[in-house]
Amino acid sequence: MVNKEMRVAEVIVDVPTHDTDRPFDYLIPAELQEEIHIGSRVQVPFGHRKVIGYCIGFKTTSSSIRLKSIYDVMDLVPPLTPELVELGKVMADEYLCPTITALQSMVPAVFKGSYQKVIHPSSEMSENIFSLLNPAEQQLFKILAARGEYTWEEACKIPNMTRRLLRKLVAEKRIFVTERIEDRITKQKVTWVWGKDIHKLKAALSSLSARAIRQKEVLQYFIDHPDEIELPKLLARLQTTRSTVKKLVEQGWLYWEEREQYRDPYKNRQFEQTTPLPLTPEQQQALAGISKPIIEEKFHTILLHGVTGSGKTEVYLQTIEEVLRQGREAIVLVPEISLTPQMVQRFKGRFGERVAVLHSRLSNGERYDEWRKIRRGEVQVAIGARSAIFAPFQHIGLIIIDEEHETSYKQEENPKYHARDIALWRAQAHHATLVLGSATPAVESYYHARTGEYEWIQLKERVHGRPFPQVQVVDMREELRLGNRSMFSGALTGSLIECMKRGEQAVLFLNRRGFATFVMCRECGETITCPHCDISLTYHQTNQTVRCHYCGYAEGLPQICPHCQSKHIRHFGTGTQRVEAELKRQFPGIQVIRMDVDTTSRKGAHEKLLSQFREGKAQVLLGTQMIAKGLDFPKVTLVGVIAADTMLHLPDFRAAERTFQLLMQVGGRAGRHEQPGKVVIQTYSPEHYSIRLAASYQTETFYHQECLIRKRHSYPPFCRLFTILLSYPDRLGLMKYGQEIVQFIRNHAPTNCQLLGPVPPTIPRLKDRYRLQVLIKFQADPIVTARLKQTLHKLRNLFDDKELRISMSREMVDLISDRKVLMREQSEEIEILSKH
DNA sequence: AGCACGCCGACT
DNA sequence: GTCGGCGTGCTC
Repeated sequence: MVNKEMRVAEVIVDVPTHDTDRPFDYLIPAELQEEIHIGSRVQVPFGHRKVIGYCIGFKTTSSSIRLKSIYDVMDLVPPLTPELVELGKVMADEYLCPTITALQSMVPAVFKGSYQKVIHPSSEMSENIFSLLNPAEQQLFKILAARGEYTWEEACKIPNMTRRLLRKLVAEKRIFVTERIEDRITKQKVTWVWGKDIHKLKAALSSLSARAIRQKEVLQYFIDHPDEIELPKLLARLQTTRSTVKKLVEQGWLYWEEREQYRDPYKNRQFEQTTPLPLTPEQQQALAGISKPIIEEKFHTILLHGVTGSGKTEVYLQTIEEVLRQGREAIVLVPEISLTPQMVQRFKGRFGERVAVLHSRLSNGERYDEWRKIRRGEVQVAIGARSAIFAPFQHIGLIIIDEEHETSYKQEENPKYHARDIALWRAQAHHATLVLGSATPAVESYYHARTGEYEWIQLKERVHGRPFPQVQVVDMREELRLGNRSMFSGALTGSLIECMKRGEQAVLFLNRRGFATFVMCRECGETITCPHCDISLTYHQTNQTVRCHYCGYAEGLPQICPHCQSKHIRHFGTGTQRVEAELKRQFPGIQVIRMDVDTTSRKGAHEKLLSQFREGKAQVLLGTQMIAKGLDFPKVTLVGVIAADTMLHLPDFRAAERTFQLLMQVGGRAGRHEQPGKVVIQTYSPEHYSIRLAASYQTETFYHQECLIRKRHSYPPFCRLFTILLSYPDRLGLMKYGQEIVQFIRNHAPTNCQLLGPVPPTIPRLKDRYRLQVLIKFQADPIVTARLKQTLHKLRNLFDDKELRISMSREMVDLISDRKVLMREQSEEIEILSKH
């Protein structure tokens, strides 16, 4: 089809499967010509349906014979920028997901409209058609005509009748795309107050009686601050009430009016203006180092490797100022867990209205508001968790990923992207600077820094020159030998008592993973497992139940063993609840705040518990991962790690890295202020290098060691990984498929790929489906990668069994030129390995 | 993924 | 004949 005047849009439709994952061509009606852009969200006819799609390009010809027209353009401003559309294509390719899935992950949920179908009487109905209906059909049609319509849900209950009405053309189906409008109503009413005439205000001040203290305060405020202000803010700042202001307005001294404005999750909160802090020489150097590529507007990646307490945040803030001076924008990624009010406070305090905050606690509507501020260019800084990396800025100068090693930067659902990779791509597209900040970088990032792929800037000193806490590693096997069967070693008990005596606080850290309390029969040794997943059920003391942490299955705590009927059944393991009970037993009168899934599931409970601890309402804070991160408590002088090696033995090649990072982070919690701190690490494998080196702060040595091991066993960054996860309702069938898949990959994939598996994953059965996993290690070579992806694509259509689910993901992708990495490895110029 | 079409067996 | 179940293939 060729037509000179014709304008055709390429549309990715909202049908997330692989066989519809390509652009479909549509004609653009004349009246939409001006409205449609790349990135526009449109409604299009698709098959016998109407669906939402995204316009990703234009052409003047199409190879399709029959072109349909776009129904409508849904938004005035396209939700996606051309850059993000491009990124969507790359993501689909990299992460093996449908393009629409990639695109939808970039925009707030409000854009993911839903579809509503209704059955209507046909618009052109004539009597003779009606006479063709049989009595039952006539009866139904009369009901339909009387009601005007019936919904699709109702239609599904009588599918054949409906089908007959549709086929005999007496009824028709209409599809509505329902926008989530309720979330998008962004305006709310807020009262603004002002009183600009200072002379008048002064006159008012003297005319008031001496007793009207509150009113005078308000007037004085406006004399000092002539700008208008929202009423809630004013009330918060002056600690007064609405009635005080109302009196002044009624007397004609002040004015107020209701205005519509964005919802603001931080309304009624005032942020204390903060000014740049003086930097240490080291910080200054870091600032200069990061500013250089920003000023030159060159793509550049920097690993900011700074010990805990070295003041990375202040460096971030001042580099952002540089970017803003240039008229460009900055994205700051922070792990969800550290997106605390203090953190937000710091950014809002420095950049005020120029910041948008995106975190998971926002409602859909609030999230949309923040997003829209970014899209419209009303803010220049976006701070948020993982998905904030898609902030639709158009002149990005800087992307910062704080705590870059954090696992929360990897999305577990499709598209299984890593924010670090997206950041690299976007920084490249914008000629921006990417800063990866961490005290304990990912091994991959460290490697790239040491080999010169990233610039490496170190901050080795703590800001106030405070010493690192002294670390004591306790061998728990030795404790056992000495007859100490409690979960607290002598050293930890002693330190705890001392700490209490001095009136200071302690943090006790327990790694939840692999440490949940399970229920076991002491007679036959069987554990209680989930009937749907091959996982031990976890004992919950609060309501005397056992629960599956994966599928949510729950039952009452059994009194007799289901296997041997023995009564000798009890719970084992060391959950936080047990530690708490044990603490209270050993230290009578001790006040403990426990933080785990049970105590923090309620909204805001997390923050509440932490502030209680900060206020000194308890001597001990006991918790899991969540307390290890970025929290700063002045009075904490002791940190105890109950069992450092619980994650060490997980079947994960990053287990050692995780353990090391965790211990370093935990150590950073102690003694950040005046009092010197102490860390006690209890472990059953004190000789392990990750524990040993963390305890002695030998960061360098650890990374060298870890790189050596990764190199020897061929793990990232020395190869790339694909994981394939199969799931199927029956075990034997799954094993058969597993074998066939491995065989298929062996036959088709490039020869230098290494296949591991199929092996049962950590969770061998989940929600009544058995699981198998295949790991593919492959070379960082674009040809190999492309060939492998092709093979995996074919794999999708290999089996004709709906029950077989295949999910694939890439472990550690980095979009740095694969070829460069390959060449470097071949020439064996690995400085870091030759050194050790 | 939906949705329609079409083939085939069961029933008025 | 008509009804309803299910497999197959397409969507610009």
